[in-house]
Amino acid sequence: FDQGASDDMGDDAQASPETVTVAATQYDTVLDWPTFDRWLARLQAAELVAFDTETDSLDAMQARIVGLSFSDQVGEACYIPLRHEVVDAPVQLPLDEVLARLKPWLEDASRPKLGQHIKYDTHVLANHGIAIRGYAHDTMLESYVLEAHRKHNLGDLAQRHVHRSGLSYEDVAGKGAQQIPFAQVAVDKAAQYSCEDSDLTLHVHQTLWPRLQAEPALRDIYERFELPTSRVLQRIERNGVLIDKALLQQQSHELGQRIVALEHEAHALAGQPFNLGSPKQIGEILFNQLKLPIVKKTATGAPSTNEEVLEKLAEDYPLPARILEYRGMAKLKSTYTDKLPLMINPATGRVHTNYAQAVAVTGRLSSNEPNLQNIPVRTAEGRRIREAFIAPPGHVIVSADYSQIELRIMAHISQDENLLRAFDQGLDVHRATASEIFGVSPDEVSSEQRRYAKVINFGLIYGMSAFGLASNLGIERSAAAAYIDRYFMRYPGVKRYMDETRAQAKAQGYVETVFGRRLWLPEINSPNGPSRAGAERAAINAPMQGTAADLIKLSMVAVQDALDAQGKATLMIMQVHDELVFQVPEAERDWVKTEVPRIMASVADLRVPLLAEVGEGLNWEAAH
DNA sequence: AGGATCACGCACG
DNA sequence: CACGTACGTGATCAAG
Repeated sequence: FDQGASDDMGDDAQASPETVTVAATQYDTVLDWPTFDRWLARLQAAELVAFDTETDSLDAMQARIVGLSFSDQVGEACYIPLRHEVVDAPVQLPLDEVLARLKPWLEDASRPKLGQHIKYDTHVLANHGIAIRGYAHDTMLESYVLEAHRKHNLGDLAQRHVHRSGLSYEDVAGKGAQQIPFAQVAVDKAAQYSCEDSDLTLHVHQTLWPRLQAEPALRDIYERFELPTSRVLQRIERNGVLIDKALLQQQSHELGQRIVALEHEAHALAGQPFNLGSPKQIGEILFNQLKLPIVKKTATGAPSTNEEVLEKLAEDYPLPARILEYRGMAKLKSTYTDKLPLMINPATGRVHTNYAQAVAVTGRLSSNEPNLQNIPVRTAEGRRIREAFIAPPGHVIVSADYSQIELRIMAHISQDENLLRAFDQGLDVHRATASEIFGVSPDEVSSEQRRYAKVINFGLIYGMSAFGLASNLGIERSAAAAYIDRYFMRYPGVKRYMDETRAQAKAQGYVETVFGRRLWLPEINSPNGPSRAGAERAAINAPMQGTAADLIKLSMVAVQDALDAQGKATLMIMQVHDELVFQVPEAERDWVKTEVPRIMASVADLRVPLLAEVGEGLNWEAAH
């Protein structure tokens, strides 16, 4: 979306009469103890302090402090350089002693602190043995709750909300291959950069926090969902997950052999060598050399070689099947079996993902470096990778996941009597849907009819069109439209929900989750037909996906609280949208398997029962 | 030459 | 061209 200056019309800083103008900033570089003592006294007296760490790595688990900055008043800040190693760097205060003297304040929960993306700084301090407490606010999360669809990095927030800009990281450290470690940045430049970050964080907070306070539902999402989730995520990330490196390496070896064999077969079938990893070269071979029919084209007009196309061609020709098999093997090897062993942290022997809390516009988390939310599960071949997510000796892996969470939420929101009844009675919901659509008793539903109903139920969650359903089921659009009509006749509450949600989105530009999280749809009134239609589908989906995200955030916080209250040694180690995964000492297995699903089912009282299912095993695959 | 970005494909819920 | 993500490889762009 537009990041330009013209994009910030009507935001609070322009509209507000009490916009602060920062004429001049007063930034200190702390190089001696008297100056340090003066600032420490200020921090101890301040009602709220913005705080930022400068480090030598973006990897939060490995980063070491290079310097610290604090701001207790807009326009004023200090920077404490600690490990700058540039040639003519000044003599700096000793890191260990500075941290030792700051530690009581940092760990004092009654001294409120503020940051931009505090999960990162929490890790950094933990790397130095400091357990920060009293993190009262996070500007990134404030922004995310107010405007999930926009950007949340500090530079953009400062520009948008207080019309200020500071040095960018690239300004001080360079970019690309020329980039230098922060420790090699000149101290005065680093001081300017870091002081600005703390100062701007405080300034942005002073505009965003009043806006949250003025919207009780959003303030609740921020205080009761996002802030506590941030703390739980930091612990999950730090716990990490144990990976069987040797098993993955063995799988890589086997996959490598199968890939080579498939390459030979494919080249023989093509009559020439080509790169099976290149859709362009595959297209050249299939459609120009071998004259296979073009099934469909990509967005840029090139003949598509995607899975659906190759499956179709594989009905009549041998080569597409080899390419499909190659792609499956190559995906597993390059993305998972080769990559995961490289991601093991040498200090902990475990893999520590990063959960992004302010990326997904629906309120979901995302996971990166590595992404642990897309580990294969749908094929037997892929599931072998889950066997490498293991419990250490004396422990088991326990997985607990919400059953049919989004359909349950659809029943709750729509209040459709028929759907509510199905969940109340504990029915197989796809079978119940098939029974309604096809007009047969539940016992008479064929597996084919149930499969259709399942696709329709998924489609409803995605805001389906007759076109989308038709292409998914491989039927005529008119037939798909007839199924949708039948569905809405049997579930009129769902129909009403869809219509009302679309209308609400158009009228106010956003929709809401059950808990009041606001999901903005900038394209909902676009003159561009396809993008408007896309926004309408997103509007249907967002309350369900977003409410599910809200529920599991509540669960994560409640389960962690229970573990802490009971003094359990069980570790929460992963979240996969509707699933929580734990590393559990054998002695705690029964407690976890009973209590975790109970907590997950009771975090909210909806018009449908919530159900969480639990499994255990020596690895993640076995725990399902 | 090679870093940055796009295109495509595909893993998950 | 169903909603939401992350990321791998190959192809292309275009600065100096």
